Amino acid sequence: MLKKQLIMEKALELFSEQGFEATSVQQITERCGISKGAFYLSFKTKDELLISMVEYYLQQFVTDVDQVVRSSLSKDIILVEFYKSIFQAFKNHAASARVFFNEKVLLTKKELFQKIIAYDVEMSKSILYMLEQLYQDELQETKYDVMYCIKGFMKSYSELFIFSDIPLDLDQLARSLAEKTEIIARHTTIPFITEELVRLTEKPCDEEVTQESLLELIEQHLDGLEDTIERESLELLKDQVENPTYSKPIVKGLIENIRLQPDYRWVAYVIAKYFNM
Amino acid sequence: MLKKQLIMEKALELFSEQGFEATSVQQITERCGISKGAFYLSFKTKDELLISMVEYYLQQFVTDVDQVVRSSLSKDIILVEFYKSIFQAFKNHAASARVFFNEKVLLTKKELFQKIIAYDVEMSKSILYMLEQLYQDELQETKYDVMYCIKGFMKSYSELFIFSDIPLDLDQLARSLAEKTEIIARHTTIPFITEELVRLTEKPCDEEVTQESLLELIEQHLDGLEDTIERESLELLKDQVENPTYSKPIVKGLIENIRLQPDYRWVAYVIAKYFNM
DNA sequence: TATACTAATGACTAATCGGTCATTTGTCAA
DNA sequence: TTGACAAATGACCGATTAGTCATTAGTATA
Repeated sequence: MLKKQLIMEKALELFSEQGFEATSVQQITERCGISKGAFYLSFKTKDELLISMVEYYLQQFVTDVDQVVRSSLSKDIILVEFYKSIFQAFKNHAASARVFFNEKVLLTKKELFQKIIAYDVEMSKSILYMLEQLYQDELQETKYDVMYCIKGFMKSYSELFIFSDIPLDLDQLARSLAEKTEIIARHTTIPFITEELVRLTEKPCDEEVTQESLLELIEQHLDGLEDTIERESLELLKDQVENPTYSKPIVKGLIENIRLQPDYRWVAYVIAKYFNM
Repeated sequence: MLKKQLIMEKALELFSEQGFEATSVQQITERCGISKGAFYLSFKTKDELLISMVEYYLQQFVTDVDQVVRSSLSKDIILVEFYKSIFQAFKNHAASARVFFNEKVLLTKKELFQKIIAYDVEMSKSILYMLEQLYQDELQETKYDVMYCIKGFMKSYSELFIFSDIPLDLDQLARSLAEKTEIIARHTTIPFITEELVRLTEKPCDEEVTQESLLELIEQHLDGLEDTIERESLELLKDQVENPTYSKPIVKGLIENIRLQPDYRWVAYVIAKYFNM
């Protein structure tokens, strides 16, 4: 488990410097200070490494954003906090951002293409949830356009973090973009993105959270967990999936226990989705 | 000259399907129906091919946009026309857009990084020119933010063209984004992007159009030109660079002659810049 | 037809790739 | 100290790569 982490970190450095295809397994193992054989004990192939990395780093990003959006912050600061968390993430993980938001070699590998689209869909859902909380029914026709604008702001302004390391005032940036979002939401009258269009672009991925896939995911994460409160919570949640017995508040509490463990926020996110929380 | 074109076209197809690193010279030559040796008669290395392609396709895009911006369209339709031309280009050249706007492996090769930044700077200049024409002094503090928003809209909405081939109403899209731009320009009060910040991000590229570099560029393009009005015009312009004799209207007319030839709009663009037109 | 020239070929090389596996090293309990 | 097992190694493999170059094909002139 620790070895995997090390490999992923060093690989991220190299991918961000040279790109995926241009980086050899040899280079990765050299930077890790391990042998080539050791690499293949952790990952079956070079592609499997990439897939693991996409999952690991994009999960972090998506869950970060979702957490802010679902938090019970007051309406007048939630937009600012949303942008602040986004760009904080870009700042802290500039390397992974460089790889996963720009290197679209990833998109030529079909398995990854679907994965990345899926994470983008999750991100869109979080943004839409936020917009619904903020504007309720005021934003009927133009809701999806506002979402596209928000994603555009993110793409455009994130370049400041990805391609240079100029010190920036995150608060000012967040306030500036929150205002822009507010303006767009209040004044837009000509919509372009329709619900149907959104559905069409999301089409390739229709991966539902089934009971089986969830159990499998939980099983995977149980492997790497010590005997702690978190492990117990996850085991209880597994029972709950197979055979619902506990009440909603209890389940929610168990999920929150998991969420405290940084590496387990994704499982928490998926379980919460499964139980509609 | 024709062979180069063929190779670039087929290479673009392959790069857009598989990415640059994953495409071999062998594959390119096979799709062209030529031998490997013939490839190396046109391009010294695989990297040189990539550089030529970046120059060729990004030049087209930048000049397309600049032409609309500099046209004498009335203020109330110029924004719409701007967006229409952008997305028309994305639609027509989805393959090259896929390669050059997404595959940032390009950015790991330093020479290309600077080139791409340079074209992005040209694009920014065109957008700023348009904003100045539209809003004059009304947009002092927030001018650069509006530019970043426009670029964000482009990035976000262009995905519709790049990752799917859903039939879209370009007019509706252009009108929708023109309205959003107008709204942002009129209402934004909290700026974030300052002139200094823009200068910092542009820093790596400070390539001025010198007399020598311009003469070299003209020389290059004269090689591939038949004996026509265009050739004569270009030769006269070459003389004008070395030894200014003609008046402004005449020079402008000569430049326009060149611009009519699709492959020569870039030279026209650079010459116009040199003579401050 | 003979000559001179360029355009085009594809077998070839040296290097590098992802991936394997017989072997060595390290770590336990007995 | 021994033996059993797991962790780690790196020489090695076949495949593929970018790039070369002796050779051939095609064409225009005399």
